[in-house]
Amino acid sequence: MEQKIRVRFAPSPTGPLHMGGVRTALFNYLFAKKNNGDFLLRIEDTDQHRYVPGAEEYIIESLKWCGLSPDEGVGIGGPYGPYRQSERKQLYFKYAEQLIKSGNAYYAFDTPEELTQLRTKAESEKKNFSYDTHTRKELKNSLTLSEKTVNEKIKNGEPWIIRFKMPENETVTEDDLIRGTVKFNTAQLDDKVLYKADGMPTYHLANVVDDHLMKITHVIRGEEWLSSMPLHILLYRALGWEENKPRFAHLPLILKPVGKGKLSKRDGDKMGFPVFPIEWNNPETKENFRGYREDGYYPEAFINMLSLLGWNAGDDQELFSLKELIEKFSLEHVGKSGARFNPEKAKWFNHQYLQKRDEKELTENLHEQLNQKNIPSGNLDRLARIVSLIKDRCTFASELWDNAFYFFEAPKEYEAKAVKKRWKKDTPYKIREITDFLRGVENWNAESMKEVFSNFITEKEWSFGQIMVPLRLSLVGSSQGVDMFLILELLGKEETIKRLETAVEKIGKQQI
RNA sequence: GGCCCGUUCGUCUAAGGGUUUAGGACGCAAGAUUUUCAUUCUUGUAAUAGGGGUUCGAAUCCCCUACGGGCUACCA
Repeated sequence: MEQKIRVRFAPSPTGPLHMGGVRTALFNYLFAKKNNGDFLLRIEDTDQHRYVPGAEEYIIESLKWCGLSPDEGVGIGGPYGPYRQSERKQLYFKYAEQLIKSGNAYYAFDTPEELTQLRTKAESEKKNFSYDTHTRKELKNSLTLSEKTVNEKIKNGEPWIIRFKMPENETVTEDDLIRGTVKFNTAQLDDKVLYKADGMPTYHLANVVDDHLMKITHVIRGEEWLSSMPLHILLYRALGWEENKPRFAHLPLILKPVGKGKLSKRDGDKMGFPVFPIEWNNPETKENFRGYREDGYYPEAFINMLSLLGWNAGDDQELFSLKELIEKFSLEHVGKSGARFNPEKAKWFNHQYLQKRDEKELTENLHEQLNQKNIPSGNLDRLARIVSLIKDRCTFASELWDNAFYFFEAPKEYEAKAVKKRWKKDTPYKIREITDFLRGVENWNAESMKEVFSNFITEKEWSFGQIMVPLRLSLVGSSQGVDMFLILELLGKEETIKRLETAVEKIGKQQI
């Protein structure tokens, strides 16, 4: 029987989840669902200093908003818990100890200060210090010290850590599911810390132990982890788990829209787009970061946009529901190179999704906006009609009002530029004539009005161009809006005439 | 600096050695429609980083160079 596919999203609660993290979660989710597997959420909180209160809740809420619900993990539970590494603390030491016994790791007593000093010194000589196969022979550790000394030090309560003993000269080869064969030589690698002086494992140890214990079959993570893949491979081997170690897939990074480097949390403020799924208020620094949710994006649009950052279906399709993404997702179609994020396209996606939205919902959105402004929304059928007319002009539901205001409010002022250009000396006369004409119109609906109005204009030998803009200006206040006759119809005779009269009076004054 | 990864229109990407005058989408531009604005539609714009190989044939395979990115903590 085939092994059940199990993947995990394993963020660290050091702050809000950034859209790159969401994409990693998404790809993991898609891969799991595509293969009828499990998607787990594990919180990697092995660094006590970097823990940020609220970050974990933020992560859970973000995934929820995106519709990426884990099958197992923090907040859900499951047979392989706990899923918070801090709660698994006591579990890791025995594996570290096992590595020492098998000769794959060792105790080290060098203090952080000593190591910093070595690094600074190396730097001043334009070299690089690394704790590796060469330097470990001259440092304070259980490889250089006698067993007796080591035991004494530990007994005396001296701080110690455990490091991985990197093989001296070996080529580690691994077949990355996205990148193909990747090779490393251990001579270039350093002896990474596996177990810290505070009694916590480092990411490296914890993630290997947990992935094994939780029966993870595929590790899908960002490219920033590619360099530590050989360490992890070697750890699986040293722990005797090589047979069923997971496969690896390293995702390309998401890059800044302009400039160099990967997308960072500051880019959003600088360029006016969110980099976080939902708003984040840092409890410590009081900093505030906007989110896609609060900016009015639909989660479906956000997810769709993210899915295409580094992945494609192999054809020209660009709009996918989550269900379709699950059907079509494949790691083979994940690209290797970094993807530059394009905020304009993100908006385009939202526009697409807004058009597909149920009009009832959009009508309700506009209804709420009117309520908030204490503006009577009037007849609900009329409201629905308005929404159907203006929705294609909206990228966000919040723009409903911006495109519908003139149906509810008479203009308070008139766009100066358009007035200057189109409001001629004889315009007030013409508008008055039109007003009188409209008073006599009986069939107050757009279609028939268009006809009779056209006849009227033709009879008068006026040009449409000279009439339509001033008319629009009078009713809307600017040269925007839906079809003129639809505006007339929806405004109703009384309101239309009132606005025309007001305009003739006010624009005359405005011009002086 | 060292190690690793990458490089097709401005951006996201397709083309899995011959189906390619390199396709789609966003953006941008023009035109049409709406006598406005927006939408929509049509058309256009624009790319295989450079140099060597391999091959009858290379965007595709190999090498070098350049450029970009990641990692290089008792962070994840």
